[in-house]
Amino acid sequence: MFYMKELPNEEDFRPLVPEYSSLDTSSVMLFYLFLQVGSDMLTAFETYLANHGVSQGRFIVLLLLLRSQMRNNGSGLSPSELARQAGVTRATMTGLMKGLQRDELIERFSHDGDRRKVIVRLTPKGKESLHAIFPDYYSRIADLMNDLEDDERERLSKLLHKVKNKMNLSKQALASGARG
Amino acid sequence: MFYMKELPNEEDFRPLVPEYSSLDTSSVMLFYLFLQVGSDMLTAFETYLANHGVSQGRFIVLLLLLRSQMRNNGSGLSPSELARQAGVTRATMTGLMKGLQRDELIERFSHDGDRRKVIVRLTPKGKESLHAIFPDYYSRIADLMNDLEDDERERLSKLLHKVKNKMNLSKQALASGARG
DNA sequence: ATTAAATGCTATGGGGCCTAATTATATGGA
DNA sequence: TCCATATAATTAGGCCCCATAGCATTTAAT
Repeated sequence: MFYMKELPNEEDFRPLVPEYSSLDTSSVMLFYLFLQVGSDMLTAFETYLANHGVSQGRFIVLLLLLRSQMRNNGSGLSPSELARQAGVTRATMTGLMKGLQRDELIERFSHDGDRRKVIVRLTPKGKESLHAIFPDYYSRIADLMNDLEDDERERLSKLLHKVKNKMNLSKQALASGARG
Repeated sequence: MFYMKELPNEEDFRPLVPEYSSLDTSSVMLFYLFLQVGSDMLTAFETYLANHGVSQGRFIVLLLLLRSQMRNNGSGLSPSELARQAGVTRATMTGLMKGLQRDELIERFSHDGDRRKVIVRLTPKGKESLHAIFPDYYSRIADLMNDLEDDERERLSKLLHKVKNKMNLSKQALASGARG
């Protein structure tokens, strides 16, 4: 999580500018602003979800399962597919599911055709949890975006997609480093 | 961390719309897009920093110390102040500092006037670590933002501030929930 | 049949974060 | 002066998320 209560201002960067030719103050400030707002949002919703008894990670799993079951009439997903969609390793997903199963929010069934596989599905209690969260959850999101006019949303979405595309292109370059 | 490889599309929300009056599809999709891009950015830079031997948390501490020392001629900060600025509890900061001190990136001195206090400062090695990271780090950030024209950056910054302000206003409302 | 690949799991460990309790120090009345 | 209270830093213990490595089982490919 990124967090810096008081972001650096232009003055903080000034002494660094002569030293680093690659330093573009406006880029860095925008970058930090973005991360700060994102972190704040994430933290606020994490806290909110925690008050409802689920972590972000668990919530994502529940959402993925709900979507799958809505799309495919209750078919569920395998742990590896869940791991892929959630961007974690299979081992991590096993751990997440362990907790979710302990709390009876999901069930695991063995796959008919492929005996290596497991099928994960929401329990009724799991569905209820989500439906208990949704009204307030959606309302908060709507409220958060309420200040943005339609055209502002459009523009923000376009800009976000632009950054997203750029990231996808240079993802390896970005993440790799000294020892990467 | 928020991550969902494939974001929900309009169709995924359609069956929910009649059920939840508070659900504004465009808000939620924008919200998810924002979180996804933010998470991707954060993850990429986290990986990058890890390759340089520091975690996000540690990096923030080092940045806060550098800024303080540049602003106030090497005066350093107390652990409490660091915790406040980094948005963590003092106990968490103690843990972070323990690791940083073990790696000889920071030093702890006792405060002259108030013997409860400790003053934390970067060691030369700590400064060197940052200066070793910066050129490449700034270059990657500049590259990431390179596709955005000046006016786009301006607009993005304005929109981010708008969301940020909205969040600050309704922070308690946002984070609080069922049991909050 | 043999090898390769996929699946799910366990074990282990680290990072980050928390709460609660402890110790030391400071401060502001009564 | 003494006590209650507040603040500072730390320790202890624990949870969650996440990763890597290794393993057994099963399936697929040659």
